[in-house]
Amino acid sequence: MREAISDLGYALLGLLRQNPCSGYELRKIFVATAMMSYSDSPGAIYPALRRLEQQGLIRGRIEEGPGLRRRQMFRLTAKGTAELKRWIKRPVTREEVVHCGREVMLRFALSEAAAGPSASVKILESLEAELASYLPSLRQQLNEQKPMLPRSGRLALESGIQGYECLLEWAKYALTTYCGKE
Amino acid sequence: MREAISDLGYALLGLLRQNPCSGYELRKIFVATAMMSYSDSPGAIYPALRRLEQQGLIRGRIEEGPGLRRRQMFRLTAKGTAELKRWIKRPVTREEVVHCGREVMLRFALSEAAAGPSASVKILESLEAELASYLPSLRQQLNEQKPMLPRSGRLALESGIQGYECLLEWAKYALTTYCGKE
DNA sequence: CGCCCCATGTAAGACGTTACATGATTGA
DNA sequence: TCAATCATGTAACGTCTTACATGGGGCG
Repeated sequence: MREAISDLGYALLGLLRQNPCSGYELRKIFVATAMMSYSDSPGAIYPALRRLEQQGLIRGRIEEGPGLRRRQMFRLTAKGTAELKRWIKRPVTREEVVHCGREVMLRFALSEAAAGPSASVKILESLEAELASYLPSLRQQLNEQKPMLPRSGRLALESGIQGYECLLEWAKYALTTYCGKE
Repeated sequence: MREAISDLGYALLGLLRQNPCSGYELRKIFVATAMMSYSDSPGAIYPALRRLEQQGLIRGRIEEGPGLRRRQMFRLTAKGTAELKRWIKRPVTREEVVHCGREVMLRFALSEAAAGPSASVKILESLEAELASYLPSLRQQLNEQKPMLPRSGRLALESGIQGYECLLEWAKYALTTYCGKE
Protein backbone atom coordinates (compact mmCIF):
# COMPACT_ATOMS: atom_id res chain seq x y z
CA MET A 1 0.00 0.00 0.00
CA ARG A 2 1.41 3.34 -0.99
CA GLU A 3 1.66 6.05 1.63
CA ALA A 4 -1.61 6.06 3.50
CA ILE A 5 -3.39 9.38 3.82
CA SER A 6 -4.80 10.45 7.15
CA ASP A 7 -8.31 11.70 7.79
CA LEU A 8 -6.90 15.18 7.97
CA GLY A 9 -5.32 14.69 4.57
CA TYR A 10 -8.62 13.72 3.00
CA ALA A 11 -10.38 16.61 4.69
CA LEU A 12 -7.83 18.94 3.14
CA LEU A 13 -8.27 17.34 -0.28
CA GLY A 14 -12.01 17.75 0.03
CA LEU A 15 -11.78 21.40 0.93
CA LEU A 16 -9.24 22.13 -1.79
CA ARG A 17 -11.44 20.48 -4.36
CA GLN A 18 -14.10 23.08 -3.71
CA ASN A 19 -11.73 25.98 -4.07
CA PRO A 20 -8.00 26.59 -3.80
CA CYS A 21 -6.87 27.80 -0.39
CA SER A 22 -3.79 28.73 1.53
CA GLY A 23 -2.84 26.78 4.61
CA TYR A 24 -3.96 29.62 6.78
CA GLU A 25 -7.41 29.71 5.20
CA LEU A 26 -7.76 25.98 5.74
CA ARG A 27 -6.85 26.43 9.38
CA LYS A 28 -9.52 29.08 9.73
CA ILE A 29 -12.11 26.74 8.31
CA PHE A 30 -11.32 24.14 10.93
CA VAL A 31 -11.43 26.72 13.69
CA ALA A 32 -14.52 28.60 12.65
CA THR A 33 -17.04 26.24 11.15
CA ALA A 34 -16.10 23.63 13.72
CA MET A 35 -17.51 21.67 10.82
CA MET A 36 -14.92 19.15 11.73
CA SER A 37 -12.96 17.86 14.60
CA TYR A 38 -9.80 18.24 12.64
CA SER A 39 -6.80 19.94 14.03
CA ASP A 40 -6.37 23.60 13.33
CA SER A 41 -2.79 23.52 14.50
CA PRO A 42 -0.06 24.62 12.09
CA GLY A 43 2.00 21.69 13.26
CA ALA A 44 -0.60 19.39 11.75
CA ILE A 45 -1.76 21.25 8.67
CA TYR A 46 1.45 22.46 7.09
CA PRO A 47 3.21 19.11 7.27
CA ALA A 48 0.06 17.44 5.94
CA LEU A 49 -0.03 19.82 2.99
CA ARG A 50 3.61 19.15 2.24
CA ARG A 51 3.00 15.42 2.32
CA LEU A 52 0.11 15.74 -0.10
CA GLU A 53 2.25 17.85 -2.37
CA GLN A 54 5.09 15.33 -2.30
CA GLN A 55 2.62 12.64 -3.29
CA GLY A 56 1.56 14.80 -6.21
CA LEU A 57 -2.01 15.18 -5.03
CA ILE A 58 -1.95 18.95 -4.64
CA ARG A 59 0.27 21.69 -5.98
CA GLY A 60 1.14 24.90 -4.19
CA ARG A 61 1.90 28.15 -5.94
CA ILE A 62 3.45 31.00 -4.00
CA GLU A 63 1.78 34.32 -4.53
CA GLU A 64 3.94 37.33 -3.93
CA GLY A 65 3.90 40.94 -4.88
CA PRO A 66 4.20 44.47 -3.60
CA GLY A 67 1.62 45.24 -0.94
CA LEU A 68 0.75 41.57 -0.84
CA ARG A 69 1.41 39.12 1.88
CA ARG A 70 3.36 36.14 0.79
CA ARG A 71 1.22 33.05 0.84
CA GLN A 72 0.92 29.77 -0.92
CA MET A 73 -2.26 28.75 -2.65
CA PHE A 74 -2.87 25.03 -3.01
CA ARG A 75 -5.05 23.34 -5.56
CA LEU A 76 -5.82 19.73 -6.44
CA THR A 77 -3.99 18.00 -9.23
CA ALA A 78 -5.67 15.47 -11.50
CA LYS A 79 -4.06 12.76 -9.43
CA GLY A 80 -5.45 14.33 -6.27
CA THR A 81 -8.93 14.44 -7.71
CA ALA A 82 -8.66 10.79 -8.67
CA GLU A 83 -7.40 9.77 -5.24
CA LEU A 84 -10.23 11.66 -3.55
CA LYS A 85 -12.75 9.84 -5.72
CA ARG A 86 -11.15 6.50 -5.05
CA TRP A 87 -11.37 7.11 -1.32
CA ILE A 88 -14.95 8.28 -1.51
CA LYS A 89 -15.97 5.17 -3.39
CA ARG A 90 -14.62 2.72 -0.86
CA PRO A 91 -17.41 0.68 0.71
CA VAL A 92 -18.20 1.43 4.34
CA THR A 93 -16.59 -1.01 6.74
CA ARG A 94 -17.55 -2.14 10.18
CA GLU A 95 -14.52 -0.48 11.73
CA GLU A 96 -15.52 2.84 10.27
CA VAL A 97 -18.96 2.52 11.76
CA VAL A 98 -17.68 1.59 15.18
CA HIS A 99 -15.37 4.54 15.61
CA CYS A 100 -18.03 6.87 16.98
CA GLY A 101 -18.05 9.07 20.08
CA ARG A 102 -15.76 7.34 22.47
CA GLU A 103 -14.53 9.25 25.42
CA VAL A 104 -17.70 10.60 26.96
CA MET A 105 -19.46 7.27 26.73
CA LEU A 106 -16.50 5.47 28.21
CA ARG A 107 -16.52 7.86 31.12
CA PHE A 108 -20.21 7.39 31.62
CA ALA A 109 -20.10 3.62 31.30
CA LEU A 110 -17.51 3.41 34.04
CA SER A 111 -18.92 6.18 36.19
CA GLU A 112 -21.47 4.43 38.34
CA ALA A 113 -19.26 1.60 39.45
CA ALA A 114 -16.14 3.67 39.85
CA ALA A 115 -17.44 6.94 41.24
CA GLY A 116 -21.04 6.44 42.23
CA PRO A 117 -24.40 7.38 40.71
CA SER A 118 -23.96 11.07 41.45
CA ALA A 119 -20.96 11.11 39.10
CA SER A 120 -23.13 9.51 36.42
CA VAL A 121 -25.77 12.14 36.93
CA LYS A 122 -23.23 14.93 36.67
CA ILE A 123 -21.90 13.60 33.40
CA LEU A 124 -25.42 13.38 32.00
CA GLU A 125 -26.25 16.88 33.14
CA SER A 126 -23.17 18.46 31.64
CA LEU A 127 -23.65 16.47 28.47
CA GLU A 128 -27.22 17.69 28.27
CA ALA A 129 -26.13 21.29 28.81
CA GLU A 130 -23.39 21.04 26.22
CA LEU A 131 -25.73 19.56 23.64
CA ALA A 132 -28.44 22.10 24.38
CA SER A 133 -26.04 24.92 23.69
CA TYR A 134 -24.34 23.30 20.73
CA LEU A 135 -27.38 22.19 18.78
CA PRO A 136 -28.75 25.67 18.05
CA SER A 137 -25.45 26.78 16.59
CA LEU A 138 -25.42 23.73 14.37
CA ARG A 139 -28.95 24.42 13.21
CA GLN A 140 -27.96 27.97 12.46
CA GLN A 141 -25.00 26.75 10.44
CA LEU A 142 -27.33 24.50 8.50
CA ASN A 143 -29.72 27.32 7.69
CA GLU A 144 -26.98 29.69 6.68
CA GLN A 145 -25.07 27.31 4.51
CA LYS A 146 -27.95 25.36 3.09
CA PRO A 147 -28.03 27.25 -0.19
CA MET A 148 -24.34 26.79 -0.86
CA LEU A 149 -24.04 23.17 0.14
CA PRO A 150 -24.34 20.23 -2.23
CA ARG A 151 -27.11 17.89 -1.26
CA SER A 152 -24.74 15.38 0.33
CA GLY A 153 -23.11 18.11 2.37
CA ARG A 154 -26.45 19.27 3.69
CA LEU A 155 -27.50 15.72 4.48
CA ALA A 156 -24.26 15.09 6.33
CA LEU A 157 -24.87 18.15 8.47
CA GLU A 158 -28.41 16.99 9.13
CA SER A 159 -27.07 13.62 10.14
CA GLY A 160 -24.84 15.25 12.72
CA ILE A 161 -27.71 17.30 14.08
CA GLN A 162 -30.05 14.30 14.28
CA GLY A 163 -27.34 12.31 15.98
CA TYR A 164 -26.94 14.96 18.64
CA GLU A 165 -30.69 15.28 19.06
CA CYS A 166 -30.81 11.54 19.54
CA LEU A 167 -28.05 11.73 22.10
CA LEU A 168 -29.86 14.50 23.92
CA GLU A 169 -33.01 12.40 24.08
CA TRP A 170 -31.00 9.55 25.44
CA ALA A 171 -29.37 11.75 28.07
CA LYS A 172 -32.78 12.92 29.28
CA TYR A 173 -34.06 9.38 29.39
CA ALA A 174 -30.96 8.21 31.22
CA LEU A 175 -31.40 10.98 33.77
CA THR A 176 -34.92 9.82 34.57
CA THR A 177 -33.58 6.39 35.47
CA TYR A 178 -31.47 8.04 38.12
CA CYS A 179 -34.29 10.07 39.59
CA GLY A 180 -35.58 9.24 43.01
CA LYS A 181 -33.16 6.46 43.75
CA GLU A 182 -29.78 8.11 43.94
CA MET B 1 -0.32 18.79 33.86
CA ARG B 2 1.46 15.58 34.66
CA GLU B 3 1.77 12.95 31.98
CA ALA B 4 -1.52 12.87 30.13
CA ILE B 5 -3.27 9.53 29.82
CA SER B 6 -4.73 8.44 26.51
CA ASP B 7 -8.23 7.12 25.93
CA LEU B 8 -6.77 3.66 25.74
CA GLY B 9 -5.14 4.19 29.11
CA TYR B 10 -8.43 5.12 30.74
CA ALA B 11 -10.18 2.21 29.08
CA LEU B 12 -7.57 -0.08 30.60
CA LEU B 13 -7.98 1.52 34.01
CA GLY B 14 -11.73 1.06 33.77
CA LEU B 15 -11.46 -2.60 32.89
CA LEU B 16 -8.88 -3.28 35.57
CA ARG B 17 -11.05 -1.65 38.18
CA GLN B 18 -13.70 -4.30 37.57
CA ASN B 19 -11.28 -7.15 37.92
CA PRO B 20 -7.55 -7.71 37.57
CA CYS B 21 -6.45 -8.90 34.17
CA SER B 22 -3.40 -9.80 32.20
CA GLY B 23 -2.51 -7.85 29.11
CA TYR B 24 -3.63 -10.71 26.97
CA GLU B 25 -7.05 -10.85 28.59
CA LEU B 26 -7.46 -7.13 28.03
CA ARG B 27 -6.61 -7.60 24.37
CA LYS B 28 -9.24 -10.29 24.08
CA ILE B 29 -11.84 -7.98 25.53
CA PHE B 30 -11.11 -5.38 22.89
CA VAL B 31 -11.22 -7.96 20.14
CA ALA B 32 -14.26 -9.87 21.24
CA THR B 33 -16.79 -7.56 22.75
CA ALA B 34 -15.97 -4.93 20.16
CA MET B 35 -17.30 -2.97 23.09
CA MET B 36 -14.82 -0.39 22.06
CA SER B 37 -12.89 0.83 19.17
CA TYR B 38 -9.69 0.52 21.11
CA SER B 39 -6.68 -1.12 19.70
CA ASP B 40 -6.20 -4.76 20.40
CA SER B 41 -2.64 -4.65 19.18
CA PRO B 42 0.13 -5.68 21.57
CA GLY B 43 2.14 -2.73 20.35
CA ALA B 44 -0.48 -0.47 21.90
CA ILE B 45 -1.57 -2.33 25.00
CA TYR B 46 1.69 -3.48 26.52
CA PRO B 47 3.40 -0.10 26.30
CA ALA B 48 0.25 1.53 27.67
CA LEU B 49 0.26 -0.85 30.62
CA ARG B 50 3.90 -0.13 31.31
CA ARG B 51 3.21 3.61 31.24
CA LEU B 52 0.37 3.23 33.70
CA GLU B 53 2.59 1.16 35.93
CA GLN B 54 5.37 3.72 35.80
CA GLN B 55 2.89 6.37 36.84
CA GLY B 56 1.92 4.21 39.78
CA LEU B 57 -1.68 3.78 38.65
CA ILE B 58 -1.57 0.02 38.29
CA ARG B 59 0.70 -2.68 39.61
CA GLY B 60 1.58 -5.90 37.83
CA ARG B 61 2.43 -9.14 39.57
CA ILE B 62 3.95 -11.98 37.64
CA GLU B 63 2.31 -15.32 38.22
CA GLU B 64 4.47 -18.32 37.60
CA GLY B 65 4.47 -21.92 38.58
CA PRO B 66 4.71 -25.43 37.26
CA GLY B 67 2.04 -26.20 34.71
CA LEU B 68 1.20 -22.55 34.64
CA ARG B 69 1.81 -20.12 31.88
CA ARG B 70 3.80 -17.13 32.89
CA ARG B 71 1.65 -14.07 32.86
CA GLN B 72 1.37 -10.77 34.59
CA MET B 73 -1.81 -9.77 36.36
CA PHE B 74 -2.45 -6.07 36.69
CA ARG B 75 -4.62 -4.41 39.27
CA LEU B 76 -5.42 -0.81 40.14
CA THR B 77 -3.56 0.96 42.90
CA ALA B 78 -5.25 3.47 45.17
CA LYS B 79 -3.70 6.20 43.07
CA GLY B 80 -5.11 4.60 39.94
CA THR B 81 -8.58 4.44 41.43
CA ALA B 82 -8.36 8.09 42.37
CA GLU B 83 -7.16 9.12 38.92
CA LEU B 84 -9.97 7.17 37.29
CA LYS B 85 -12.49 8.96 39.47
CA ARG B 86 -10.96 12.32 38.77
CA TRP B 87 -11.22 11.71 35.04
CA ILE B 88 -14.77 10.48 35.28
CA LYS B 89 -15.81 13.57 37.19
CA ARG B 90 -14.54 16.05 34.62
CA PRO B 91 -17.39 18.03 33.08
CA VAL B 92 -18.22 17.25 29.47
CA THR B 93 -16.67 19.71 27.04
CA ARG B 94 -17.68 20.84 23.61
CA GLU B 95 -14.64 19.21 22.05
CA GLU B 96 -15.57 15.88 23.49
CA VAL B 97 -19.03 16.16 22.04
CA VAL B 98 -17.81 17.10 18.61
CA HIS B 99 -15.45 14.21 18.16
CA CYS B 100 -18.09 11.83 16.81
CA GLY B 101 -18.06 9.62 13.73
CA ARG B 102 -15.83 11.36 11.30
CA GLU B 103 -14.60 9.48 8.33
CA VAL B 104 -17.77 8.09 6.82
CA MET B 105 -19.58 11.39 7.07
CA LEU B 106 -16.67 13.24 5.57
CA ARG B 107 -16.67 10.84 2.66
CA PHE B 108 -20.38 11.26 2.20
CA ALA B 109 -20.34 15.03 2.52
CA LEU B 110 -17.79 15.30 -0.24
CA SER B 111 -19.18 12.51 -2.37
CA GLU B 112 -21.78 14.21 -4.49
CA ALA B 113 -19.63 17.08 -5.63
CA ALA B 114 -16.46 15.06 -6.07
CA ALA B 115 -17.73 11.79 -7.44
CA GLY B 116 -21.35 12.22 -8.41
CA PRO B 117 -24.69 11.22 -6.84
CA SER B 118 -24.18 7.55 -7.60
CA ALA B 119 -21.18 7.55 -5.28
CA SER B 120 -23.33 9.11 -2.57
CA VAL B 121 -25.94 6.42 -3.04
CA LYS B 122 -23.35 3.68 -2.83
CA ILE B 123 -22.02 5.03 0.44
CA LEU B 124 -25.51 5.18 1.88
CA GLU B 125 -26.28 1.66 0.74
CA SER B 126 -23.16 0.15 2.20
CA LEU B 127 -23.65 2.12 5.39
CA GLU B 128 -27.19 0.82 5.62
CA ALA B 129 -26.04 -2.75 5.06
CA GLU B 130 -23.28 -2.45 7.62
CA LEU B 131 -25.62 -1.02 10.23
CA ALA B 132 -28.30 -3.60 9.51
CA SER B 133 -25.83 -6.38 10.18
CA TYR B 134 -24.15 -4.72 13.13
CA LEU B 135 -27.19 -3.67 15.11
CA PRO B 136 -28.48 -7.18 15.86
CA SER B 137 -25.14 -8.22 17.28
CA LEU B 138 -25.16 -5.17 19.51
CA ARG B 139 -28.67 -5.93 20.70
CA GLN B 140 -27.61 -9.46 21.44
CA GLN B 141 -24.64 -8.18 23.44
CA LEU B 142 -27.00 -5.97 25.40
CA ASN B 143 -29.31 -8.84 26.24
CA GLU B 144 -26.52 -11.18 27.21
CA GLN B 145 -24.62 -8.74 29.37
CA LYS B 146 -27.54 -6.84 30.83
CA PRO B 147 -27.53 -8.73 34.09
CA MET B 148 -23.83 -8.20 34.71
CA LEU B 149 -23.60 -4.58 33.72
CA PRO B 150 -23.93 -1.65 36.08
CA ARG B 151 -26.75 0.67 35.16
CA SER B 152 -24.46 3.19 33.53
CA GLY B 153 -22.79 0.49 31.47
CA ARG B 154 -26.13 -0.71 30.20
CA LEU B 155 -27.25 2.81 29.41
CA ALA B 156 -24.04 3.49 27.52
CA LEU B 157 -24.61 0.43 25.39
CA GLU B 158 -28.19 1.52 24.78
CA SER B 159 -26.93 4.91 23.74
CA GLY B 160 -24.70 3.33 21.14
CA ILE B 161 -27.54 1.22 19.82
CA GLN B 162 -29.94 4.16 19.66
CA GLY B 163 -27.29 6.22 17.91
CA TYR B 164 -26.86 3.58 15.25
CA GLU B 165 -30.61 3.19 14.86
CA CYS B 166 -30.80 6.92 14.39
CA LEU B 167 -28.07 6.79 11.79
CA LEU B 168 -29.85 3.98 10.00
CA GLU B 169 -33.04 6.02 9.87
CA TRP B 170 -31.09 8.92 8.50
CA ALA B 171 -29.46 6.74 5.84
CA LYS B 172 -32.84 5.53 4.67
CA TYR B 173 -34.21 9.03 4.59
CA ALA B 174 -31.14 10.25 2.72
CA LEU B 175 -31.55 7.48 0.18
CA THR B 176 -35.09 8.58 -0.58
CA THR B 177 -33.84 12.03 -1.49
CA TYR B 178 -31.72 10.42 -4.19
CA CYS B 179 -34.53 8.34 -5.64
CA GLY B 180 -35.83 9.10 -9.09
CA LYS B 181 -33.41 11.82 -9.88
CA GLU B 182 -30.02 10.14 -10.10
C1' DC C 1 6.41 53.22 17.41
C1' DG C 2 4.31 49.25 19.08
C1' DC C 3 0.92 45.81 18.83
C1' DC C 4 -1.93 42.56 16.78
C1' DC C 5 -3.15 39.73 13.03
C1' DC C 6 -1.57 37.40 8.81
C1' DA C 7 1.04 33.36 7.28
C1' DT C 8 4.32 30.01 7.60
C1' DG C 9 7.09 27.10 9.64
C1' DT C 10 10.23 23.91 13.10
C1' DA C 11 11.38 20.85 17.15
C1' DA C 12 10.48 17.61 20.86
C1' DG C 13 7.81 14.26 22.44
C1' DA C 14 3.90 10.99 22.82
C1' DC C 15 1.06 7.64 20.84
C1' DG C 16 -0.71 4.15 17.73
C1' DT C 17 0.06 1.01 13.67
C1' DT C 18 2.27 -2.64 11.49
C1' DA C 19 5.14 -6.18 11.47
C1' DC C 20 8.17 -9.17 13.42
C1' DA C 21 10.12 -12.09 17.31
C1' DT C 22 10.08 -15.19 21.17
C1' DG C 23 9.03 -19.03 24.00
C1' DA C 24 5.91 -22.06 26.50
C1' DT C 25 1.81 -25.06 26.60
C1' DT C 26 -2.16 -27.41 25.05
C1' DG C 27 -4.36 -30.66 21.97
C1' DA C 28 -4.76 -33.48 17.71
C1' DT D 1 5.47 -34.31 17.21
C1' DC D 2 3.49 -30.50 15.09
C1' DA D 3 0.44 -26.82 14.88
C1' DA D 4 -2.29 -23.60 17.17
C1' DT D 5 -2.91 -20.78 20.94
C1' DC D 6 -1.27 -18.37 25.05
C1' DA D 7 1.39 -14.41 26.47
C1' DT D 8 4.62 -10.97 26.01
C1' DG D 9 7.28 -8.09 23.90
C1' DT D 10 10.39 -4.88 20.35
C1' DA D 11 11.50 -1.85 16.27
C1' DA D 12 10.40 1.24 12.61
C1' DC D 13 7.48 4.45 11.10
C1' DG D 14 4.06 8.12 10.63
C1' DT D 15 1.15 11.37 12.66
C1' DC D 16 -0.64 14.63 15.96
C1' DT D 17 0.17 17.85 20.02
C1' DT D 18 2.32 21.51 22.13
C1' DA D 19 5.14 25.06 22.06
C1' DC D 20 8.08 28.10 20.12
C1' DA D 21 9.99 31.02 16.21
C1' DT D 22 9.88 34.10 12.40
C1' DG D 23 8.73 38.02 9.55
C1' DG D 24 5.72 41.35 7.15
C1' DG D 25 1.65 44.34 7.09
C1' DG D 26 -2.22 47.10 8.94
C1' DC D 27 -3.52 50.29 12.31
C1' DG D 28 -3.80 53.44 16.16
